[in-house]
Amino acid sequence: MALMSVAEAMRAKPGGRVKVRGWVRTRRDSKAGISFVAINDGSCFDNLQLVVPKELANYEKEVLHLTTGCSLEAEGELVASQGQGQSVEVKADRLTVVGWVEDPETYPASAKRHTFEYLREQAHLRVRTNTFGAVARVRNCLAQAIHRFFHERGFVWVHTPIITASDCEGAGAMFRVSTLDMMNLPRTRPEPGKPAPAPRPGHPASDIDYGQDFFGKESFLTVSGQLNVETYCCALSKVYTFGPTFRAENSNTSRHLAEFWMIEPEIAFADINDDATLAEEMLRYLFRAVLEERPDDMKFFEERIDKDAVTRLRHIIDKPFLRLPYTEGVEILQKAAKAGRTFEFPVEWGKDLQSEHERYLTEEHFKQPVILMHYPKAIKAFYMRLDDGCAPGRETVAAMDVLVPGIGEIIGGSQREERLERLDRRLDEMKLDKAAYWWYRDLRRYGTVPHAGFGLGFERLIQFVTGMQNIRDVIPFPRAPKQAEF
RNA sequence: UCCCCGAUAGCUCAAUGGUAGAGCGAGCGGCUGUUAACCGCUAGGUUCAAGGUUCGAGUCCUUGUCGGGGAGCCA
Repeated sequence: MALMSVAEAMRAKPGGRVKVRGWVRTRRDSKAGISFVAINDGSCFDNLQLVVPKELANYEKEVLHLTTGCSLEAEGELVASQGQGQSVEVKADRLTVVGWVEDPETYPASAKRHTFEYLREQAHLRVRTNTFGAVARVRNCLAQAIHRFFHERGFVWVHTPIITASDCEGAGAMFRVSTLDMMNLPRTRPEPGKPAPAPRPGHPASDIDYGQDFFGKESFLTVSGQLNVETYCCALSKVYTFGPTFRAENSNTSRHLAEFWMIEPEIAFADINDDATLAEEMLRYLFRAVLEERPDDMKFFEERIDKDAVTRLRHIIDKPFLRLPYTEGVEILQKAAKAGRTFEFPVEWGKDLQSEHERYLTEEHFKQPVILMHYPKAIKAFYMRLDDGCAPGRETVAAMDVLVPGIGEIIGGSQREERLERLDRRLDEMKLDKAAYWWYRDLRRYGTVPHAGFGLGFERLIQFVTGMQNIRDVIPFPRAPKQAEF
């Protein structure tokens, strides 16, 4: 007898004997002397219907008391279903209850609709619901497809460190990593005659002796693998990272997490246009993969979560992304404002675009993904390459943001400044300590090469694909301010 | 962190400052190759916490906690 997953049983030809295992979703009894028990084992979206006759020895005592959430194992013949709603079912001649639900009244994933807010507080059980099971499978499908996409193109997956002591990643507040005794912090002795060093921004106490800490210096959880992966890029040519990332920002939005996963490819001998092309091809590859591999889950998202979930992806697969210089984006927005479209914040060249501006461009004006490129250098990071031939006062850098309807920024990337003297000038302008970037600068001293890369927020990608509105519902155990229960 | 809204049965929500209710879920029964089943009955409450106003607070006020929407930071 074949032990089958629910997915395998659904695909199998009726006739043979099977053994299946799973958790009860619903039980319906018929006085014709049978019960219908729908079980799910996570292998696919659909449930498998067990038809259980009253002749089974444990029918009265056990089968009739099965409730949502009970785990069981059953054997029987796989047959074509007599009812509507499923093609095959299992005519059970043995059913063994593996685990009972001790109190069906309070079982948090009971057979009724629950809000996502409530289920978030039951994160250990919410994956037993239709929605979160589907999210989990789509998330896995996308992760596998990302590795496949890069592997097929000769990219090397680089495991950049989670812990970093460099403090020069420059992408927001960081979580400190320390083994120092917080109740008894070692202090540096001020040098005689010299005042204590001034506290640095984001560093409350300046006289803590991090020399005694585990790494001998201040250390943090990474906010980006980019700087590290650039080093591997400048040797292996095509690389990417895919791992967790941490931001200690006090962000309370449906698009931010304190711990999230990010994909950061980096390509050598490449410019910003190559970068944008890579981003576009990658997204298209991923959308195609999820439609092919998870049609069951995507159908659910389309029916119950977001009616555009599938058509949106189809549309993108067929059509090239729009590429637009920041300057032209500003002109479009200003024209719209003049024509009567009201924005809370004014649009002005040189200022970063607000969420409402990005959304207008991608959701209203173009109604499709837009790659905005060449942003003013003043609003972008030090490592982004200064564009050649800029008008005075209108210097831009080779940055790009991929904006998509509903989410906004899903990808941020740039061509990196490969010219040492320009990089140094930028470090000086932004008052950054060149010495701290010594190994990053070395890349520009020894065989420098134009290169570019981007960061794709994995959870934002899942949001876009599934139509799930809150980012906390597309990661198994969300980490956000005041939220780390599980 | 800022602005707005919210917290009442297991869940989703009602309740003019005056006896806390419904739907779903759950339990029991009826009916049925059922499948968002249907019909009947039953149980189920420290109204988020602390303080205040009042003869009387789920309701009004203050503070706090947590949640949601929006903004900022970004992916």
